[in-house]
Amino acid sequence: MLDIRLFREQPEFVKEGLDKAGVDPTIVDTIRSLDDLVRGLKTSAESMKAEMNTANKALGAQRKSLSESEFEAKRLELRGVGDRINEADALRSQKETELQNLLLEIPNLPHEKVPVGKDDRDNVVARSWGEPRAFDFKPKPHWELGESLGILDLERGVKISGSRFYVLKGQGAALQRALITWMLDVHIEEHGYTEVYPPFVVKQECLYGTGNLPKFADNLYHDVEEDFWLVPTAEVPVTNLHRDEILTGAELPKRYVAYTPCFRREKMSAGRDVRGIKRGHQFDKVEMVKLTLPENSDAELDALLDNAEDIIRKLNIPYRVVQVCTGDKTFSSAITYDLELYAPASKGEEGAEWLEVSSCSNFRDFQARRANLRFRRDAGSKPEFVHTLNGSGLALPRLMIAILENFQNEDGTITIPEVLRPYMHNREKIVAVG
RNA sequence: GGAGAGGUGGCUGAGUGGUCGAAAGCGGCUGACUGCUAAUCAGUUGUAGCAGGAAUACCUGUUACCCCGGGUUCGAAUCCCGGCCUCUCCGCCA
Repeated sequence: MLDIRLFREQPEFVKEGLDKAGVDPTIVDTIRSLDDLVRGLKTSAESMKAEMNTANKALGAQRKSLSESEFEAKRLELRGVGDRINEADALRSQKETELQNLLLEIPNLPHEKVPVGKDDRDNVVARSWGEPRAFDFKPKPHWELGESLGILDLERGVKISGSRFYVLKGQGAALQRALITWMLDVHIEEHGYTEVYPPFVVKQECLYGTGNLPKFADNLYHDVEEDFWLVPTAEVPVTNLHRDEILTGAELPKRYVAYTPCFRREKMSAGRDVRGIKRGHQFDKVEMVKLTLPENSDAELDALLDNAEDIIRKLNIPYRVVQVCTGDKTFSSAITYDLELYAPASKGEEGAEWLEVSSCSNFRDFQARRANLRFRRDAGSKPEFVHTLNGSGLALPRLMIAILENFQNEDGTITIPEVLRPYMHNREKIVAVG
């Protein structure tokens, strides 16, 4: 959420930012007039309350010395004042809710470094690493490899749970498990993160905190009877760990890494990426989350991005870093870099594709304000909002696709990346079994 | 899931309708005293919003907040209803 004071003090700046993000900037004027209205109502209601409070205190003090009829007259008079206050308050709170709801639906302003653009076609490839492998045979897509190796069962996934679900079996399941453990180990031991195992269901406040609600309810699974929402990413529970807390400056930065499954309805992506395991309703992910001092968040994003890239380099998969433009950045983020892996056959007959496996973002104080995530620089100083960041490190299914497709052999077996072998009983290859 | 107890300021803990933003103690801060530390004494000490003033972290006024949300009342920390959470006992269970 943006600071309402920004609307009051620098409306042009807000308009400019929203315009770049593809939002109609006239919303700023709407918000300002609503804000003025709310503040006016508040001021007048407060002065009525002040009067009422004084009168009530006086009445309490005099009650013994007043005759019954005098008291009664006074009582009725005050009751009238009370009614008027209630009326004014009702209007105020209605308008205040309206204002709040508007603010909750306004995206974050883009960071000054973000390239201006309309949609993903205006994203900029910042750099790339590794050479796509030259195959001396026609590489197969992961769904063919997976099925023939007996490590991926798309059909039975659909039978059990419906479309966009799949089953991993044998070395396929083992590969995913190895990746999870190995990635966690790297982030913990080499990159300095603290492992967190959070709940996979959260209350709706958490989703408001990260910015998934109220706008993106469409993409979330939730229990209709309870306030239980399945996490769409570990970002949600982990960022909310310190919700409504005031941390000390010395505790920052907090660097967390968590493995969780993620659940998404994918309503807005209906019909897209239906082959294989590229886009499912349930997938696993290792996620890094940081809470930092405001002045350090830019540097922490660079480090976070490098931590995610390090995983890919260790696996030796070609990738590129894409800087997301103002029009394509997500709702809550101020600046985002996507990491995309080269997958030689992921588009089937159409061939290769760059697969997004991580999205590393700095949200600045946008989520912190929603989640009331604060810190105090020194013992006596005022609480300030922290900056929050996160990025996948990495998302499993697409990483698995890249591994299967890049490291496939002509005979249909898969060479296991060396760093993973200790996590897979020192096996070198995934081969078909009976 | 059943029965009971309870949720008050940084902490402990009083407070059952007005004089309560809230006693007391601890802790914190300021000052005094003291070779230093400790002890002692005095004062001070919640957060947020809004309005006005002063202009770097200030003052004044005012409102709100005693788990959350409703209600009763001229007036609610205090009474009523709903919810959440914690603790104890029982049951069940990985």
